[in-house]
Amino acid sequence: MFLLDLQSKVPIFEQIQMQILRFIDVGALAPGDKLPSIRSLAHENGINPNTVAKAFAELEQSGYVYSVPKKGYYVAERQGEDLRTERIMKALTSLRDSGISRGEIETCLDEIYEGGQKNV
Amino acid sequence: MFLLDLQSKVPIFEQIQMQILRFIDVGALAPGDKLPSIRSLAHENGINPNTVAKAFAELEQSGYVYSVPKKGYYVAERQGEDLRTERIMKALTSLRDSGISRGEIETCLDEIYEGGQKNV
DNA sequence: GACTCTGTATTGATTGTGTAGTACAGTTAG
DNA sequence: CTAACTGTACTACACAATCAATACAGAGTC
Repeated sequence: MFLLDLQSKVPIFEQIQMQILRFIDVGALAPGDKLPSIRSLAHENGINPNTVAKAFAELEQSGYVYSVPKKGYYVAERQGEDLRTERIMKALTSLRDSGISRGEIETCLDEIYEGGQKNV
Repeated sequence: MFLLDLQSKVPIFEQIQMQILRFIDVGALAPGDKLPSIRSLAHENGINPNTVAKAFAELEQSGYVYSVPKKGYYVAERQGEDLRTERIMKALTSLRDSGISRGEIETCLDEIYEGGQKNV
């Protein structure tokens, strides 16, 4: 189910987070669904439960999932606009503070939301 | 000339980079201008030359400045569209890959480029 | 109640990053 | 040539981040 690169420079817990978020995005995980258990996910991928727990804990703090102690983690009901917006705002504010104009961003938007190149 | 917070969580070398970039932005440093020397900048701020060197080296790799060995660092002639664009593309591609639509980004753009709040 | 599942907390090893200390080497002005 | 500048390279240390090992405690099922 999960595809982790343990050799990657990207932290394992971050890879887990991204995959969970993607599953939620495509609907593979719907609000209310139970996430795979920390232990099973850790065992399947040969990593430590603690690492998975950290990934889940951060997702919870970000509001994407919630935890029922001793039972499991579940996809939050509303992980919608508020949180996504916060992420976008953070990225765009950083660009603006670097002295980048709105026009420049718009130009790049055109390019990105038309073709579909990806980055590593 | 420089204003560094040695207690900040933000790395010193990064603070230097940001200030250099801002000076370039507002025209206080024009293309061809010589940057303050590594040693003088280090001494004035009570930090190590190595830290300044790291800041300059990264700015050089990013193309904002260039180095003339044993002479000094100079503001690059073209630190314009190409590099800024690259930065923007990276940020926006990341957002898109998280499943965020163009519309959502546009909405945030409206908000950001009107008022002027900053983040820490 | 016993067994097996679940999340949680504590601790420690390892690695990477940021910074300093210091020495080296070329450039330039006198 | 000499002296005072310049950038550069090498080493070392403090600190935080990442992850693993392990133990603990409640929930569910039989």
